Amino acid sequence: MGLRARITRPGIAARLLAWYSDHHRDLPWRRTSDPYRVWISEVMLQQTRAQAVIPYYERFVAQFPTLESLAGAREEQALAAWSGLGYYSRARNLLKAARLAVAAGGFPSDYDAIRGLPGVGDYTAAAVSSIAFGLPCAAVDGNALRVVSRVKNDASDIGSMATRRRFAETVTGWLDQRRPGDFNQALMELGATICLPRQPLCDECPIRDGCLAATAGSAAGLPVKLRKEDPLHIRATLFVVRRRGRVLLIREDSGARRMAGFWRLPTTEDLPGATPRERLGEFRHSITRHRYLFEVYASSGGLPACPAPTSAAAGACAWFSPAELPTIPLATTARKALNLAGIPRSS
DNA sequence: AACCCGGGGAA
DNA sequence: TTCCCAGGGTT
Repeated sequence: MGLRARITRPGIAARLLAWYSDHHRDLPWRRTSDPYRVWISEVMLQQTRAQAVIPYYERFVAQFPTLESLAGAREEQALAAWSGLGYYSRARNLLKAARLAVAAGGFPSDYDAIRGLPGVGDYTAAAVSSIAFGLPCAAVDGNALRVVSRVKNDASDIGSMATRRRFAETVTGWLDQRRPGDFNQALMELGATICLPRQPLCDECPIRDGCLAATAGSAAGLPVKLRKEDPLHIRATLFVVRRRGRVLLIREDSGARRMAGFWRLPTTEDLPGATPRERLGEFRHSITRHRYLFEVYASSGGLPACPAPTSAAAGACAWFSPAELPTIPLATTARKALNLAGIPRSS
């Protein structure tokens, strides 16, 4: 075994780690090993690119520097800090988890306890366990699945659980037991910067020698993901109603399936009697499978102070000044429409 | 296993 | 425009 190790090239892990130490991005959450901050960053990074996370992470940890400070926050505060980042159940679960952890005596330090926190699945539990606590857990995200599919030149559908399980076992086989956190980050960094989805930069790849897809020339077509559904196109109208320097917003009901508790602009459904004064413009907005085309109209006068909601799902309404907008959970559609109306949300 | 959830940046 | 991103929860 010693002889074999001497005459063979370095393994996947060694090559990844050597490459990572020279080429990794300087991201803010890589400057700490505080489990709380590692956890915050990993939740924010769920389905969200690193570059998009950076400003949110900086603001969030400035506002909630410790687990205890987050546990003591109101949900509105956490949602306001998350506003614009999307997948808002992440913020709700973050708050629940913080309170559970504080009640249990602090942030958990073993995999099963971390995995048991709301909003923490297999990936996030492995990432936090390895990065913050040095535990030998393979963190298998979309990047890792892509790298494995190419290294193995495996065209199995990564939407299937069987494929994911098999690919995860491959990563576990590669995992560096002594530096699991760096290994996991190195593999993801490779996927994020070299092993790109459409046009992989194989010439710059540290593990090209061991990559069957690079040899076969099939890398750009991997991984295979079968499912795709037709999007729904929807048109809607939003009203910007101003009164004494304030704008009218509607609060999505707490039990709503989407955007519960968030403030949005009124629609024709909310204000059936509204008379559009001026067309301010239009914008497109995608929510999961829905593709909206919003038309934005200014409307003024002739409205009750706080019109009774007409739809069963509608919640409260209120008037807000521009300065108050950063302190509430504001829907991104409202932010876009208010920009058209010349009422930027000062962030 | 299928479906749902936001939003943005890159190609 | 399309794709998909350091995914997780619910049914």
